[in-house]
Amino acid sequence: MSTMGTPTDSTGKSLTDYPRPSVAVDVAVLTVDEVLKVLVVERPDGSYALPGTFLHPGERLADAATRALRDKAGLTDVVFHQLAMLDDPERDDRGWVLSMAHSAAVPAADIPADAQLVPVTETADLAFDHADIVRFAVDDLRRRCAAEVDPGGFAGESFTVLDLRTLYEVIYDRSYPKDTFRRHLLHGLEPTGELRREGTGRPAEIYRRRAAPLPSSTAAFLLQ
Amino acid sequence: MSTMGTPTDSTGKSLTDYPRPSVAVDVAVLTVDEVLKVLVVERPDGSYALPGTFLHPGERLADAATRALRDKAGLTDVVFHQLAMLDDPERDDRGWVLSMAHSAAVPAADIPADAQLVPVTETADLAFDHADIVRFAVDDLRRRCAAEVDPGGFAGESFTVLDLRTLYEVIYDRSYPKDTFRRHLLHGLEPTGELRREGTGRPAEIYRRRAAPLPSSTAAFLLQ
DNA sequence: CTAATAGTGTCTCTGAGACACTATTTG
DNA sequence: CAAATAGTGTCTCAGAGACACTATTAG
Repeated sequence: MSTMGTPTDSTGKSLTDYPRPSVAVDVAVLTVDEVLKVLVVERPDGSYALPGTFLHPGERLADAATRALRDKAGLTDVVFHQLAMLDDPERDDRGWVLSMAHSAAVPAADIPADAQLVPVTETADLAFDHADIVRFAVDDLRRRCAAEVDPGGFAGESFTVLDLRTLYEVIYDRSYPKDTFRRHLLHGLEPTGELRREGTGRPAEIYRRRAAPLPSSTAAFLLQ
Repeated sequence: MSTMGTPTDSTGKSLTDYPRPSVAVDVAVLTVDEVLKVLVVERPDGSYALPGTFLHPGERLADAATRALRDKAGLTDVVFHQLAMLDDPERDDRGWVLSMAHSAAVPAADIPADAQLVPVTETADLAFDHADIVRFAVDDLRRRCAAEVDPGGFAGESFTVLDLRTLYEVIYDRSYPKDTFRRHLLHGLEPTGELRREGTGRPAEIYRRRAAPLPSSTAAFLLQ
């Protein structure tokens, strides 16, 4: 790096002398719809990829990601995070393109009806290295769900413990004993005082998420 | 994104029509030398920054980081990881420069004698947003040290439990009870069978790290 | 009543944490 | 012997996990 305010790096070479990579952003939008799925968009050649775009001049990565989600997938107000920078020089046939991978978790209800969702287990033929991004995103989601109750809001504003357990069993692809699950996850919930009566059986209490992070013992329980 | 093999994006605009950012890498090299410190290099204007460099054409980020560590800090064979992409368009006076922040942990003994180390608590006047990178790196180090015994090898090949406890007390900036610390960390250690006699008192057993990851209960203990 | 689902009392067993003890050295 | 440091036996208490029980509904 060099003296601030001068257009040279520490070797005296002008910054503009370096050929520069294109920089892209890609977002793995995860949702739960029976199984864990990821949103994909069709490309001109008929293949599928995660929604993404090139970074515009002076634009921030987060703004580019927001733009990609809006323009390619019709999604707004999505919270996302950086995952990793993908930098294989051969990853894009069109040239030297780095991509900042992001992940987001969006309730199925908030995803436009015409969007295409594929199970995260069936991403082998996504374009570029996007199957890798999906793997990163699933790992990231599991870590987040172990630290906080349903950070993506998959279960909506309020829900029963059974709703939540069913959700977590999908996300972690395993089952949990109902009593231990309840006692663990209650630490991150607060009762609304309402009940859900549905079919036969005792009505279920309805909870909402508490801001508090889950204790690390809960993370240990969820992650096995 | 666009059809593979064609030089246009989905709007039909050529890739080369977009002005592109410069991409840099910066590495926060952490070490423990009485306190937790980070390696800095002096810049031509006399200010200090983390070692970094611009990405060369077709180069991978990891290779650029390796090059920066070798050329700017005289370090080789360092293991590092991506932390985050810093993308404030105003972060570098010289123009539009994105930087991939990395972290590494290196034993003090492996750092060249002429390198400059500053405590991680005194990074406020580093150039650019490098103080932010140091914060990310310290958080990252603490997470890694809770998942595995001394992943940076700060304590060397072999060490006593007291060595390790002293090290962890520096990294986490707190103290730990000796018996509980011992019982927890022993899960990630294997005895060498050797003893260290030093001054008065019973000789200490010497251990080395085991490959096994620490149980999550140990992470909970270390992180409070 | 039965069937069905929600939620909890409670037992057991593990293990964290704390204290104080034993073990092994030097002088 | 005393002083110093390393390591452990053990007690207590909290809590995870499992089982079976109670609670509350529909029919």
